[in-house]
Amino acid sequence: MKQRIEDVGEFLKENGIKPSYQRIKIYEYLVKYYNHPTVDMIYRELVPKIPTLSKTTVYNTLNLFIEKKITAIIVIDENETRYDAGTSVHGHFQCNECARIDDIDIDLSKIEIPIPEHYEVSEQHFYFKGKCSNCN
Amino acid sequence: MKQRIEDVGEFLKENGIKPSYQRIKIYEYLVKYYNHPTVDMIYRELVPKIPTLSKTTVYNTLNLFIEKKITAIIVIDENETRYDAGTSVHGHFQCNECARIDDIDIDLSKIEIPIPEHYEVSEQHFYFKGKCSNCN
DNA sequence: ATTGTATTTTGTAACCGTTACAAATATGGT
DNA sequence: ACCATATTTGTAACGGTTACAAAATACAAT
Ligand SMILES: [Mn+2]
Ligand SMILES: [Mn+2]
Ligand SMILES: [Zn+2]
Ligand SMILES: [Zn+2]
Repeated sequence: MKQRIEDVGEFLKENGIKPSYQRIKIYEYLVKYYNHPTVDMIYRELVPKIPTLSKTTVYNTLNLFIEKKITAIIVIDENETRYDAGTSVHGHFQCNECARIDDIDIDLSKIEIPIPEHYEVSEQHFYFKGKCSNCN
Repeated sequence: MKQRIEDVGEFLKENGIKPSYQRIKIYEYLVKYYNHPTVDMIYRELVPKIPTLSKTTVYNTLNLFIEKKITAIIVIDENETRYDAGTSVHGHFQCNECARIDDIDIDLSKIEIPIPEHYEVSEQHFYFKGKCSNCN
């Protein structure tokens, strides 16, 4: 799930994204915390350093990242979308108390789910809800 | 996942829900189609038979069903919540083309996902995306 | 049947996350 | 410096959901 990114600007270029200042800062946020943030979490963290930052830019940028497949959407919460720089298949656990989302390691070879014929699978998602270790 | 319900009114009563006309019709929709509908799908189907039906009632009723645990929320689509009268643990497959959601049988004994200590799991969700057999 | 009370339903407005859009700003080549 | 292009920004709109109060309904007691 987590992957080390040495030079974010270079990494964006390799994935066909012009590394503007905002894009770099947003991607840096994702790989610094790996906390599956909401748009608002990213915005609130960055706006002190980039006072002109617009929430629209955060949305636009994340959608671009998703299009270029360097970011994944996490749909667990009904109300707000979360984003993940980890794009490999892995699981998530959301705490009902503190709402944090943690990664769960998934060994796909240990999972046997027969998808019926003629279904073409492009994404697999596994998630759990409950109480996290901090809230227990 | 699917379960036979003989008498919907009786079933609601058993689960502590007063079986009003609207509630019965909404639950009947869920068990008739088992199609993981949106609120709007339910509303559009029922409003010809119940001309005074309000979308708020559909929301209220589904939230009541969820509270009483006879209906589950399915969060796959980013934009709209879907509802499922099947409350046992099972998987889902959403087609990227036609947006339909099908059930996927899950044999929990064939799935090995070690959740870290001190995590208390209350819900497990498995879903897939891709192209369904109809769209292939 | 009538009254009174609690429950359910309804319609409207508000809420909030997200997107559309056009203007402003920045970038890069000539 | 100038122009063309890409990016960012602010505002308004959009759509699903919820809050809320009024209207309708159900139900028990008289
Ligand atoms: Mn993750
Ligand atoms: Mn289902
Ligand atoms: Zn927690
Ligand atoms: Zn399909």
